[in-house]
Amino acid sequence: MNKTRQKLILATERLLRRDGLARVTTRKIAREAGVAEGALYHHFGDKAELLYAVVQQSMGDFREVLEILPLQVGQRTVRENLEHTLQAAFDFQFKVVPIVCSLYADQPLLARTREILNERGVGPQCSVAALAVYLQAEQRLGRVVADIEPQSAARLLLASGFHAAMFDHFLAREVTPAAARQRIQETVRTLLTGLEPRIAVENPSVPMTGS
Amino acid sequence: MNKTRQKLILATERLLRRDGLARVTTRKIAREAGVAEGALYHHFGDKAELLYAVVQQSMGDFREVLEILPLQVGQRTVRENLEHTLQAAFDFQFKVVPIVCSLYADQPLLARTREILNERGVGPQCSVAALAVYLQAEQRLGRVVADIEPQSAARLLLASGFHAAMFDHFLAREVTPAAARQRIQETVRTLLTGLEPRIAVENPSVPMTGS
Amino acid sequence: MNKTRQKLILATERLLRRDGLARVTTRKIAREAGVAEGALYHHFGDKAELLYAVVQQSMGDFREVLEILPLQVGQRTVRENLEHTLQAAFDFQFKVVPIVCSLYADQPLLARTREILNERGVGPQCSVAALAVYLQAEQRLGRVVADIEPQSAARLLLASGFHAAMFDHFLAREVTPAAARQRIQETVRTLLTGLEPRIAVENPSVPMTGS
Amino acid sequence: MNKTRQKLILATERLLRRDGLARVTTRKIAREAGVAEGALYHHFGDKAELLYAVVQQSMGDFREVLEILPLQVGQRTVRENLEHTLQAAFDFQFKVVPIVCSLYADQPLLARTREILNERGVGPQCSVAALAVYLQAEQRLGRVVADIEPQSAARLLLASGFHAAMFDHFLAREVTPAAARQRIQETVRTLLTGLEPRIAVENPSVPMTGS
DNA sequence: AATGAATGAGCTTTCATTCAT
DNA sequence: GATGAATGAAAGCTCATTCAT
Repeated sequence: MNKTRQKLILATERLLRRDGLARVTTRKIAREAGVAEGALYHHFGDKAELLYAVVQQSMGDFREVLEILPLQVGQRTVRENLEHTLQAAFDFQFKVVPIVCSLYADQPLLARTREILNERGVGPQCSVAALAVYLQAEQRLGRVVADIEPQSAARLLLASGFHAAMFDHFLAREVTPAAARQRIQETVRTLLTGLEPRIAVENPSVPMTGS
Repeated sequence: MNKTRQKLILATERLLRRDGLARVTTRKIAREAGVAEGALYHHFGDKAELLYAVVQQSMGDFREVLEILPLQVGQRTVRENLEHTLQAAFDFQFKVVPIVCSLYADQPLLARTREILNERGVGPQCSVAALAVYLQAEQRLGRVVADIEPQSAARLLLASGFHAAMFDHFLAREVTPAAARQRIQETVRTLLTGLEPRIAVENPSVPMTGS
Repeated sequence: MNKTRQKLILATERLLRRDGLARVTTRKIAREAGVAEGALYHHFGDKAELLYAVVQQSMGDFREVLEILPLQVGQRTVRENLEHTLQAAFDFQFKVVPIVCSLYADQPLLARTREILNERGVGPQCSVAALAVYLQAEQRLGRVVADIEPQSAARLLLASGFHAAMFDHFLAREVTPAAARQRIQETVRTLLTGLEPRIAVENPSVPMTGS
Repeated sequence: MNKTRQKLILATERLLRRDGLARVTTRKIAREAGVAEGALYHHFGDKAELLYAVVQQSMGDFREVLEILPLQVGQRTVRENLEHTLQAAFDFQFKVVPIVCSLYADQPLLARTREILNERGVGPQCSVAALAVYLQAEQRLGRVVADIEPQSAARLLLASGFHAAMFDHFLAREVTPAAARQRIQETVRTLLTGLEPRIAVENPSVPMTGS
């Protein structure tokens, strides 16, 4: 049901990755989707709305992961929870880089986007906040050290994913899921460990990394 | 020297920063540079070549940020060195965000940029690598724990700066130097500390975090 | 009777009046009529046929304004009869200005309208002719000077009404009935008086203006 | 010089008369003018500005006639002056009917036009005012009766011209200059004479009609 | 070298019309 | 008869590029 709409979203995402927003025309989208150009305007008010739908859809899994994050507090290990979250984040970020970055190629469009996101109370700060809330909860359980700023940690983790996605697009290389996974594991491990020479607590009341 | 050529490059850079790639037309460039539209084609084969010239120039100082880094190994504290480096990186990143991101709106242009940067032996991987080399050296001195991946840590730090720069542009807000400085300090502290509950070594052979 | 057909015609007339022909789309018509877009094509061959139907209907009362006129010959005063006629004409003219003028944006549509009006034996020439016939009759009674062209006088009067209606629409101002009335009175008085310096006849056989 | 601009204006006027504004596209104008579509946008900001230029140009003669009207006061005969003025007015009105009427097919466009004209302090009321001022001056000289409203007379005369122009367009007939001239003469004579039975003054101090 | 008018392909968007349900 | 998603031609307008001066 609503096949045409789906075809348009998928075609747009494909072209965005391949050519970049500046080269993606409504004509090309319609052809790639195998529908008439006018159909695009039946399902979306304009090109911008179609792009917004692509973002929404790409967000899909990631949003769910963020929503259930509060339920993971105290469950499994912090490491596993962060890895799982970053995995979903990266999938979203990789899809969304060609759109998000393109906004910066058009200041007025960027401004309009800011307003739209503000109105709906969404935006990049939300995922950071959700992750920070999770870390804070783990701090209370003693599974995360008390003397770090959860906000900073959340920013570091998500920024690293976005940066990696931009880098992969820059190299125009297909990232194998395995490689992405390993990068995420290393990132999480590095942040968990920290750079300062220290000695781990001998008997943390709650097991920390894996069972 | 070639005055018109320089005027065109500078005008383009200014417009790129102010309006974004999508809003920069040859007409606007010519007007901003104070020359005729046709003159552009005396000095550059086409618009793309002019853009390449701008990208080359803008990316030029990528290096400088990191050239001093090797000299800091073992000097002052790791914390201070990282903060200082991130400060310089952020200034640069904030400046280039509108240009770098604009490239992602146009795959062919992005590909061409990759080649330019490769030829000149610069690019995002270089700064990460330089920072990683520094961290590795500090690992040898015992000022950074041995069991983390320097590459990962470097990526985390630089990604955080770029992400912050994008965010500041998105909000179109003036960031006070003080606020930027505090953000960087928190970020560095978080990464130095790490999230895992641990006990710091009692007598690190080399003092770790400032006096 | 055919309900959908009537709903379409009425909706079109309303929209024509409110937005003007250029802004009236089949989609808007369908929505305004509360039917599906496709339904329009069950009742009319195409959009143009629907418009013809509206024009036919709108122009319908053109007649009525002037049918009563022959009965007024020799009654009351010429001034009163003209004022009364112009008042009725203006009400009609004000109503049809948006429709009539819209036709001039589309020659083929205007041509088709000409044919419709010809078939029905109505049209702008009819009202002029009817008024001219009235004036001619008054000439025979000596209530109007013999040496003017009734046709010219009729044209002047009706043109003035249409022009005023266009002007009121242009200013998008509500004309109070009182203001419209005064404008008409002045117009009639001016035409009755004439511009040439003259001396009124001393004893016109028939009283001329008012009691 | 500025040949292209002239070609565009003339082509637009020709097409407007033949097809009506709704059928006149920038593509057709460019083809009719024998230039590229883009050239239109070199010389005019948009389609509306081109139309405005057509109006301005059509106004040409008429404006001059209006401007020298004050100098005609007391010269020749009132009849001749009015005929000459109406002749110029009609030429203008005939050219401008397809544009002016088309505005009524698009309410927002009509509103925007109103604002533009207001800003520039021009508009239909100006020609009426100019003619009224002339008539008032002639009233002072006794060449026009004192007890009529000059405004009303001016409106009658100009409305009659516009109405005639609309009518000629409605019939899509070429009006011979001779026919137009005769119509104007009749109109002027009718208004000069007035409808009320009267006796002309025996020795007007200033000769009234012809030498 | 420099100019800027001219070009024309291509953009986003609209809309009368069709047709399977 | 009625529906409304789909069509695709065509609209106004932009802009990189050319070329006579």
